[in-house]
Amino acid sequence: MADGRMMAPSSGDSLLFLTDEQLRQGIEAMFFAYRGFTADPDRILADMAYGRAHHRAIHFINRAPGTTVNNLLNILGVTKQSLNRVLRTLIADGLVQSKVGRNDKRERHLFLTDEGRKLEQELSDAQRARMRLAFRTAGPEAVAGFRTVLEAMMDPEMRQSFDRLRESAP
Amino acid sequence: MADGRMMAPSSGDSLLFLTDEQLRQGIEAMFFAYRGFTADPDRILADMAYGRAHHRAIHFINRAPGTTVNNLLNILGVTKQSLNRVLRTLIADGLVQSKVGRNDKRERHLFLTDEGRKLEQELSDAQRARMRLAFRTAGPEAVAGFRTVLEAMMDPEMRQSFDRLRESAP
DNA sequence: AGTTTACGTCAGCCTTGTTGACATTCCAAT
DNA sequence: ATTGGAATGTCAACAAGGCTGACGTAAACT
Repeated sequence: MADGRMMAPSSGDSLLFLTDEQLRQGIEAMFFAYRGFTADPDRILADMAYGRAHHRAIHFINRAPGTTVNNLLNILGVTKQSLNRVLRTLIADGLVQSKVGRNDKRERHLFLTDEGRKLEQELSDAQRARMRLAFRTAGPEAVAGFRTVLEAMMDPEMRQSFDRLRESAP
Repeated sequence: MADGRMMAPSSGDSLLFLTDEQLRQGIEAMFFAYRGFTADPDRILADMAYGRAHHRAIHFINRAPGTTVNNLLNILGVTKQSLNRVLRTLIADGLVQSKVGRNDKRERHLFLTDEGRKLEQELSDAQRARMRLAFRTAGPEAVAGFRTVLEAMMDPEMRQSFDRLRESAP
């Protein structure tokens, strides 16, 4: 543990990016960047009775329309009670529609209503605007590196979810 | 807004990384990666009576020993009441020491105790291990891009805090 | 027929964020 | 020297959004 400092600085030097100090800067970059990442949608949601949890649900229902509750549970990594509280309000407010499964009637398939899609657009427009600016500023090679590191940072199961979503809309 | 889809696909093509779909994948990558990023410290903290807020405080006190409460407030972006609750428990448990300022006795300067440094080590070792693996897997160029995009994603004030911390320990 | 799966719900708890009000201490400027 | 304002601490109340545990229903599987 903490072997970065113990490494002889002369060993490789192309491994400079693996020193404890570089790693710590990466950690802090993640912290500060994530704040920016969520700031814009948070501002929009603050006015309504919704929070980040609603945003996440709306995002992934939009991304994979007709997804089941269980599937959403796995993607979001929360308990069904926690998700249910969010879904209940979204359904009650007419942003999400829940349809009983045709083959398996135990399942509920989730869809955004027109109103739900409207809010999703508003939220993701804001979030994409920041991402677009960051991407444009950094350039395509940086973006590729960004993606590579983030994928390597995920838990394997998360990586699977990520890949599955990517396949569904290439 | 949402101009990515409207762009003629043939316009540039080196701008392929700015399509709405690419931006959305970036957004989802941030979401899933941040989960991984916090997973290991969270697991350690779950056993104790501490949470992510304690981890953040400990991290930045370790990073900038002697920092004032106000300074920490700006870095963490929470209210003083929220931070105070966390600091109170950390001080009571003997992980953090608060010293009255010499020049300005209104200020409290914060330091980790030996025990606090021990916990900080344990937490950051876990977090660095994941970051190191991700960095090593992705390679130095990817890491550079990762850093570039994250910095471009920060709010300007966060960017300042980030840079200031970087200068303090180059 | 019995078991498992998918989902919903009630109740209660914890962390971590918020606002508002108020006290204290002390620097700095008038 | 007094006063205004800044930095800090604290009390109270509240909300979002996690969690566990228990229970119920309906459908599907074996």
